[in-house]
Amino acid sequence: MVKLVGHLGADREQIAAFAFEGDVLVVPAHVSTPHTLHALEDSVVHFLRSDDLLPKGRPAMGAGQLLDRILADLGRSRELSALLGRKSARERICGFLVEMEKRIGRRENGAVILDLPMSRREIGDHLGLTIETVSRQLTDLRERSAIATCGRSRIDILDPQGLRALAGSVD
Amino acid sequence: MVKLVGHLGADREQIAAFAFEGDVLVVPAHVSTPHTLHALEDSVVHFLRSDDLLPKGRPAMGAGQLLDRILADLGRSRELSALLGRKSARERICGFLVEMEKRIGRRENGAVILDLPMSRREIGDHLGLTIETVSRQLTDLRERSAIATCGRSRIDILDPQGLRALAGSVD
DNA sequence: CGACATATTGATAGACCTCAAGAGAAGTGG
DNA sequence: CCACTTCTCTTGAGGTCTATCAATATGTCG
Repeated sequence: MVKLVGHLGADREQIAAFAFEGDVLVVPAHVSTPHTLHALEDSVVHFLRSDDLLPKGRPAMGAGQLLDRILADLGRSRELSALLGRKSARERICGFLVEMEKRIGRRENGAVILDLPMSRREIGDHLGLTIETVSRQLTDLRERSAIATCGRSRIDILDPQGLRALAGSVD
Repeated sequence: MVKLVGHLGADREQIAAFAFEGDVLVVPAHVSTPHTLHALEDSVVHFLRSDDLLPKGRPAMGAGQLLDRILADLGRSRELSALLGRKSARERICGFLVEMEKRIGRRENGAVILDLPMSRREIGDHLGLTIETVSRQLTDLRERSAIATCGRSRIDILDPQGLRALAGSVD
């Protein structure tokens, strides 16, 4: 039996999964939470690189790329588990904003503009928080001038670096 | 943009993931938290059945089975996210015990015996709880006669059905 | 402009964490 | 086999963060 551990720094750990005989465990790479594998008892583990899982000469958007994206999905899921298991409301909101910045942010003279297609409720349901807590955290960040808000769906990230620091990740 | 929602009953929802253009999203099946997909804005979504991802005539333990197990890993990760995002300490511990029962439980005249290879700290790090909370919850369950403990690693599940109810899942 | 949904703000309560002490289990060496 | 040490687990008291409940404000759309 082995455990897959995500490291959040400062002795904070999130065990993403336990694996038993016969299980396949995907160790995420290229995520902001470093992961390591530890045996809890004598174990035999076979390692495969995801690169080696499928044929080399890849057709454009073939099975290989599909597998890559499935593994990316799994990586985000691990990241979410670490966030939900070990982070404060402040860190969750900042982590969420940082991820949204990476995925749908538009640069515009210094700031990064986010047009969020989801409501506060949906943000809360994603981060394991209530809408009130989401709202209060955004207010705090606004008062710290880390972000600015405009209407319901637009958030301008004024201090991306500060946000990353508040997100409490390692990277 | 679409959202993948896990339903925990009683209006509790965990949004497992948001997906943007080009993303692949795995919708878990055969997990205890039912998941549904919702569009947040006009979207075009292509659906693939995991069965159709790889060649039919499967060699024993070939690529097809490997993919199945990767998807199983992802399913457990989604389940963990729902647990971490929306469940109380009591529900987390019971959910954990139910999963361990399924994976390493031995039946023995009525009860189910668990020899847990992990420490309280590791259970806590998995469930997003402190060791103290884990310990207190186990004490409560012992006092309710849902479980019995013997030494550090052995837990006997006396009331599997009651445990499932306390786990707060839908299935 | 008016009506409704969504978001913000405030007051309170509760679940879980933190800190601290003690009990129990497991290993070591005589 | 029994001290002795060490680590893990349990139990208790108090504090903190977030949820809950309630009211108000703001945004959106007809």
